[in-house]
Amino acid sequence: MEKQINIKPTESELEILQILWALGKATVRQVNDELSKTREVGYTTTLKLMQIMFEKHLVSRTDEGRYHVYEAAVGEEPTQHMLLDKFIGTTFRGSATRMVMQALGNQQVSKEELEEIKKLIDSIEKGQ
Amino acid sequence: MEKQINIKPTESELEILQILWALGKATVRQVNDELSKTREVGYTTTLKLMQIMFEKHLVSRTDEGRYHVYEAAVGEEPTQHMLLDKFIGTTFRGSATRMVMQALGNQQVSKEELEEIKKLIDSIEKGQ
DNA sequence: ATTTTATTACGAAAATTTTCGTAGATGAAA
DNA sequence: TTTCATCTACGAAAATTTTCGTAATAAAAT
Repeated sequence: MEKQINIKPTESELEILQILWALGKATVRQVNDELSKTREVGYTTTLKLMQIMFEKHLVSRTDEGRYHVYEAAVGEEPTQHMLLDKFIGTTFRGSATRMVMQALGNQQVSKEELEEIKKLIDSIEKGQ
Repeated sequence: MEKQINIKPTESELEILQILWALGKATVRQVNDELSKTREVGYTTTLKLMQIMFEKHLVSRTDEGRYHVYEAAVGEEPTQHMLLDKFIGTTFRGSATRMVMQALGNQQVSKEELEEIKKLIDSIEKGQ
């Protein structure tokens, strides 16, 4: 049974989710430190975002002493899945194939990864 | 030499670009009719969006009699490419492979399409 | 005990995106 | 010619997202 993967996170929220998925649990301070590596962002900005995400149930939190310790409340895979579906719909008119072909053509993908993908295709073909 | 594919269109703008890519040239009225098939949207809303897109050079337009006839000023492929790069970056932490594997696993992709992708992989492997 | 530091809550400002009302112009219909 | 319908331009309202200032609180340091 999966959590509510209906709510589409905003771009900033997704950034924070990424960090939480990587760290597991984290305080606002930790998340803000991570964010600060890429761009300048005020502590209270991050705090506010995470409070909003808490209200939206995108993250959960527990009181630990006097801090809040946050954790992603939505899974990485289901979220990626949802975003991928939406993205394929809006950008590639629903054609996963077209997108995959562009991705393989455009991006740097190693020989090993290409082999991995071929294996996946084979197993899908066997399965269906 | 490619057009300015730096500007990221908003969601609504992308919707309109899709329509223009499909129709080639179109008046605001035509675009609005297309949009109205999916969701309710006022004529002036569409008009305003397209005017903004004109200022951003996302679309071009020509006076034809007393109308404006619009056309996409950015190509479909380069735009998709740019959006795909950004998307892979934000949602899949830069790993095209992870995204492709999810897409193939999650989406409905026919046997023919899978074969097509395998062929593409083969040709990439030969090429590099 | 007092000061300093770090945290949260709250609210509102700023920025961006989306929507729409109104006015003016032009051609078509009556 | 007058009316009607359609289109554009403009500006501003509404909605959403992002940013941050201020105050309150509590622990830690002096």
